[in-house]
Amino acid sequence: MAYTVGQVARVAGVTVRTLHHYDEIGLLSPSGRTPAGYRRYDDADLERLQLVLYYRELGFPLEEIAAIIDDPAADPAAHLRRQHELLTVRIKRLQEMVTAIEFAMEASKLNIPLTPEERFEVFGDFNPEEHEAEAEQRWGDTEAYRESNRRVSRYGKDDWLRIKAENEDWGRRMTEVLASGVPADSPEAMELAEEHRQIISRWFYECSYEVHTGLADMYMADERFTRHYENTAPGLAAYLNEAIHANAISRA
Amino acid sequence: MAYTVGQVARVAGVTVRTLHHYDEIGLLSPSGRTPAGYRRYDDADLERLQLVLYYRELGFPLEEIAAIIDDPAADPAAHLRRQHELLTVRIKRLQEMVTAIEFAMEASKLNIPLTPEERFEVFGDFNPEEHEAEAEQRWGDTEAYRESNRRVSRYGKDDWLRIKAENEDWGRRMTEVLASGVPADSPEAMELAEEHRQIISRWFYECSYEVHTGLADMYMADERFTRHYENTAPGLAAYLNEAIHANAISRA
DNA sequence: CTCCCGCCTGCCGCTACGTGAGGGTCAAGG
DNA sequence: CCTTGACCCTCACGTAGCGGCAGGCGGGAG
Repeated sequence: MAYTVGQVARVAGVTVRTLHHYDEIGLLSPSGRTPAGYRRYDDADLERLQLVLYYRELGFPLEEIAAIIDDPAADPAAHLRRQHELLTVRIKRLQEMVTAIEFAMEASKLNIPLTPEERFEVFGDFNPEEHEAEAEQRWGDTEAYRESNRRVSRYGKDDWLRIKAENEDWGRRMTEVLASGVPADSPEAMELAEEHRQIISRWFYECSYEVHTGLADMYMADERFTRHYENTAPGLAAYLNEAIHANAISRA
Repeated sequence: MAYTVGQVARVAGVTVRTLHHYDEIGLLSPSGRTPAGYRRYDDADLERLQLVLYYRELGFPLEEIAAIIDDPAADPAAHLRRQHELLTVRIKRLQEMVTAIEFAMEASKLNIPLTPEERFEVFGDFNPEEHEAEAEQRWGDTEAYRESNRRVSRYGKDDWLRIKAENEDWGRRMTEVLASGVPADSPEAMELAEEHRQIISRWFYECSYEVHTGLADMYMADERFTRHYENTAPGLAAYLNEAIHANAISRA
C-alpha cells in the first residue's frame, strides 16, 4: 500500500511540512516517488514514522532519534525500557517541582521570605552525579531525607513559625558567640553546635554526630550555604564548621 | 540584596546568555545597573525569575509567560496555585504515557505485535477517564509494576530467550488441554493456570491469586490480549480466564 | 477542457537561546 | 602602580524544528 504525503500527514497527525522536513534531513525518506516526483510512502515508512513520533514525543532530538532507530544492535524491549526510565525521571522531576511549589505556597502564606537558594533549589545545578553526591553527603543516607520529608509534610503554620523562631534565635546567639571572640572549640560554641544538631533532629531527621559533621562540611563546600552564613556574619561558616567538628569529637 | 548576572545564573541554574535574552525581550529586566553598566538583580527580580522558570518548565512560550506574569489580576499566590495545577496535570499526562509504555512492554513479553493505532495511542487523543479506569483495572497495583520493571531491567538476551521458551511451552500445553476437551476447572487446566501464575511471579512480579484473577479479567476485557489468545487457539482466552479463576478459588 | 485540490521545490521567518568576538571592569597580588 | 584573571558588556551570527508562503506542475471529477 502506498500513501501520499497528505494522507500520511493526516493519519499521523503531523503536517506535510514536517514530513518534508524529515525527508530533507534524511530521518524519514519515502521509499519511492511517482514519475511526477510525488513522494510515496509505504507501510514500512509508516512504521518508521510511528517510531519517530514516539521518540519525538519523549523529547529526543531528531538526530538522536535517527541514531536510535537505525541502530541494528538494539532490540525494541531495550527502547521501551529506556522510554520508561526517561519518563519516570521526568515525573520525578515534576514531582520535585510540585513539592517546591507547595513549599513556596506555605512560605507565602506565612510571609516568610524565601532565600534565593530555596527559590531555585529545583532548578539549581542539576548535574546528576554532583547532585547525587551532594545529596549523599548532605543527608548521609536517603532514608534520613525521606524521613525529613515525611515529617515536614505534616507541619502546619504554627510549626513553621516555631522552627523559624528557634532557628533565628540560634543564629543570633551563634553570631554573638562568634563576635565575642571565643574560639570555635570553646564550650559555648560547641554547645551551640550541639543545639544546632538537636534542632535538626527535632524537626527534620535523626542527625547523628557523623551526619552532622558531614552537613558542616557541606556548608563549607557548597558556595550557596557558605554565602548564606557569610551574609549573616563574616567568618560564620568556617566558625560553625569548626564548632560542629569539635563538638562531635568531644562527644564521641 | 543585589546580585550580578553570574550569581543569578548560578543559583537559578540558567546561563548568563539566558538572562541577557530575557532582558533583551523585556521578560526580565534587572531593576538597575551599576555605573559601569553591570546588571543588578534584586530580590524582586529573583522572584519574577522564579515564576518565569516555572512557567517555562511547563512549556509556555516566553511571550505568553510575560502576559501571564504581568497580568495585574493575579497575585503571587494565584500563580503558585496555577502552577501547582498545571504540574499535576502534566504529571498525570506523563503517567499515562508510562502506562502506555508498560502496556507495550507487557505486549512484547507476549510477543504481541502492536498495531499502528496502538502505538499512536501514547500521544493520540484518548479518553482520559476511560484510560484511567483501564489502567486501574489493568495493573491493579503499581508497586507490582515497579517491581516488574526493576527485575526486567536486569534481564539480558538469554533471560528473554528462556522466558519466551517457557511461555511458548506453557502455551502449547495449555492449547493441548483446551483441545482435549476437559473443563476449565479440571485439575489439568487449573494446574496450568497455576503454572502461568508462577511464571509471572518468577520473571516479573509477585503475582498473588488476587492479582492473577485481575490479570485474567484484563485478558478478557482488552481486545488486544483476547485477540492474541484467540489467535493461538479459538476459545483459549475465555478458557484461560475460567481456569485462572477456578485455580484461585480452589487455593484460597 | 477546465477547475480546483494536492503535490513539488525553494526560501525566509520564528523561538530560545548557544557561542564566540572584541572589548571594558574590578579586586587581588606582585 | 601595574598586571592578571575572573567577570561583565554589546553586537552578531548559528542552530533546531518546523511554519508559511510563493510560484509552478499534476490529476481526476465534471
